[in-house]
Amino acid sequence: MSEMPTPVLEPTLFQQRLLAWYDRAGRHDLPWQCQRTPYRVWVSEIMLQQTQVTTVIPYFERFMARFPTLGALAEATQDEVLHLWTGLGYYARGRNLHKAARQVVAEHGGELPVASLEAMAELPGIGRSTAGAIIAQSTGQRAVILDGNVKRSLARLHAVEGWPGRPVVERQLWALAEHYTPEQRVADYTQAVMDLGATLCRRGTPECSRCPFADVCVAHFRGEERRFPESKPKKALPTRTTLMLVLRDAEGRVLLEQRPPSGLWGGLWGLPQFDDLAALRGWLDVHAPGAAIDPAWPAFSHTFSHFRLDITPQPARIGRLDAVGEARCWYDPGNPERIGLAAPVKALLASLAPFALAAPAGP
DNA sequence: AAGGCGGGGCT
DNA sequence: AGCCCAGCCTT
Repeated sequence: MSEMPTPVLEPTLFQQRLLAWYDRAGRHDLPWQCQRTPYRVWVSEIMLQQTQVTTVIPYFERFMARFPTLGALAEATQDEVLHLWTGLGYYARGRNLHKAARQVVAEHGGELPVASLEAMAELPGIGRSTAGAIIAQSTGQRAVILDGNVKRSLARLHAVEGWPGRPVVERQLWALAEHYTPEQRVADYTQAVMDLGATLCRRGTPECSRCPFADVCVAHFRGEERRFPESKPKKALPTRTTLMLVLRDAEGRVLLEQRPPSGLWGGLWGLPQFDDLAALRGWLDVHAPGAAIDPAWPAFSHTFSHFRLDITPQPARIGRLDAVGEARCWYDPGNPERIGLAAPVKALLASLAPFALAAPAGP
């Protein structure tokens, strides 16, 4: 428990405040809140994964009308189940629900094993949080939940740093959720803690003025509600490498090529690009025989939305070269033409003194 | 147009 | 263990 952040309130105080708010302002008439059977709560919890309450309600009603009991669901075909799922998305949820219903009939006598968190979490589509939610809401046994709403509220309340997808962060949040969960009124508590995140402690625009925890919330105290929970780190962009040939003639002009009309830098002018030095040499042998290759300049990188390009400028010299062929031109860095240049090429060319043959400072 | 979301499957 | 995915919705 040493990995738990310092709680902002004693559990009993936390529960009192939350339940008082819930009694006053929470949601009490959701379809799965009447006849809170394990089956109905289960179906609602699966539908509520990744999906908001207002979207779920009509699907839940139709589903219950067609499959009023777990047995009815188990006897249905997968096609019937998926038909009722159409439009809800994440269809694996529907397939797992159906599979789990048959598993419950086969292995648990047709009753959800709500006495055991572990047995519940072994059913397909039910993980730790969903198992806790079903147990707490349908039996009133103490069980802990940690869905996205609860994660957000707890992360703000305690200013928990780090993306909740990281195991260390998730462990802290589970420890807090565990700490605050009561023994009494567990079903209401569970609904309340989810309602708080869904209706008040929203992702974009939290309504702190109505929050029963505004006076103890660390993120609110710092004015940093929006910073918590931290978002998933952007994955490192894949890196590609390329050689760019900086072929200069005796007057210091640089050979450019026009790129294909579509794709990256489509239609722009750029330096001839090669995957490796051998390819560059082969190209010079054909198009600029007699060119002298100089030591490469320091690489620099250019970042696109979807990858990073490491560019190594490869200088070379040739005395004179008249016929450069189609879609090529000699470009005078000291007297630039008005043509479209890819950004890193433009920077590279701008760094070239008209007759400098040594490495430039770089773009 | 981008990012969030709970669990499962794959590496 | 960590990464990636699913599909719709909100921002």
